[in-house]
Amino acid sequence: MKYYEFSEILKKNILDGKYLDTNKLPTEDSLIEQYGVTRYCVRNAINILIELGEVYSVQGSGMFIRKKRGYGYFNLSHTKGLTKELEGKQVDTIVISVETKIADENLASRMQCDIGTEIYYIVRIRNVDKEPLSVERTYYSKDVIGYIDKNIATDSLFGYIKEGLGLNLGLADKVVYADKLDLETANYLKLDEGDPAFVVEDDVYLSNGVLFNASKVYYNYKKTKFFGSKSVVG
Amino acid sequence: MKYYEFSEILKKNILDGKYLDTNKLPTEDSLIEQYGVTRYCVRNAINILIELGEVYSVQGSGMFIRKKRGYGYFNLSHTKGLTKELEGKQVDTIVISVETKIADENLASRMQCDIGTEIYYIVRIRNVDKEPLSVERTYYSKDVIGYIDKNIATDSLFGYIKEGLGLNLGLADKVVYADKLDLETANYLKLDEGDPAFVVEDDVYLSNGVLFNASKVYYNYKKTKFFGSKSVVG
DNA sequence: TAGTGGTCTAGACCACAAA
DNA sequence: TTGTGGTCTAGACCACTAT
Repeated sequence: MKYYEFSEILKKNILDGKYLDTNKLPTEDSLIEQYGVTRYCVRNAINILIELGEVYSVQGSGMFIRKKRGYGYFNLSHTKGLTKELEGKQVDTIVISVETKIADENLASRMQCDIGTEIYYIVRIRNVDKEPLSVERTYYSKDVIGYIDKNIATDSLFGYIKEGLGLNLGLADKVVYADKLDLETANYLKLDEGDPAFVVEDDVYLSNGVLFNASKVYYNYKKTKFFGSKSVVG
Repeated sequence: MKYYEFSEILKKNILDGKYLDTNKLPTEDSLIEQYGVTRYCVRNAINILIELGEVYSVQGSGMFIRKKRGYGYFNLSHTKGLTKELEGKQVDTIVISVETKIADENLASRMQCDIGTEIYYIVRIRNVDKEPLSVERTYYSKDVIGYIDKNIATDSLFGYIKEGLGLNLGLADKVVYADKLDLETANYLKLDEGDPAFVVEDDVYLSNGVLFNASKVYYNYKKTKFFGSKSVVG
């Protein structure tokens, strides 16, 4: 069994409350025995869970399950959009516009492409339970993605890249900061101009190093907190 | 050689420009040979560098060195304060106040301790090149830390916990979001009330599960961006 | 002292990128 | 096809927690 697969099993067990009595995972040895996997598999699977913030481990003591955060907290490590974090909520994507732009000097620099390259520019709003959560402005390289229309833009294009085009995603570069909302974005979010925004910039590269997606997402600061956790070393 | 130690060597090599010709690390096999380490050591060391955002790897192709970010970008994964990110800058810590509080219901809940427990409350400003970068409000469990005065509070207390008290740090829980500045914090940062703030909340636990440090840091939104990166899986 | 997670060894084979 | 990183095996010993 691949370790990613095993991490999914453990994740499901946790969600199903299988370990509620102790709030701990079984020991590594007993996982090895129960599931007939090797220690390599166990430890890699658990590293995934640690990165996801599901568990933490203490040498000599065990692997502890962390309490789940409520709605409004998003995992900073997730690169595949919010949909997974919002299970049980009604999530709607409203495509405001899909345009084709010709890269000028600025945009070419931003998208790390030649001047004159065609670039898609898409503006979307994410509603959760009918209320706006975020505004996304995304550039896609037309060379990579081919054709986009308003219907395609409603879904995430990541799956399409992989299955449809057979391309592999590589690195996702993330920058986050706070900024003041401009009037247009504020209106989309039903906030006021000058209010704070939590901004997430994402640059996604293919495994061959080509940047194919650069996005800037403005979140409603009243509705979103992001979390992560780390073992403290040293 | 321990893999952490090896990661420090590689980090130094990168900083010294040793791989500038190719912008890649040597292959795993050649690192094994050059340094007389095992593949286990190499791969673990490189995982550290990947988490730090120093390199990324592409299966079949190699391990690539990422371009360094300039000043004003902070690594979200770092749990040990800003000092390391600000080498070359003049960093001053100004301790505004050190108080002892008796935990009421709210504070006891925040610090996960009993009502009536003594808690230190410290307010500090971090200046970089004489200009305020952040305001930190930190609670320390007096049960854990013992005695703090204004001089001690100027330094980071993490080293003291480890070396002085022989305690091991465990988990650091981080929550980030945007918020509006209150008047007092705005004044410290030389910004206006209601301006955005990038807020980082950190809860640091000992390895025995005791929360000993809960902090809330308000960053000047004009001066700080935070970064992280991930390989995109699946 | 017993039990648990962390580090390490010395291999083998698989999957992908680039020529 | 070659070279590269990713996955995997089957162990051994170390370091820490808790009793």
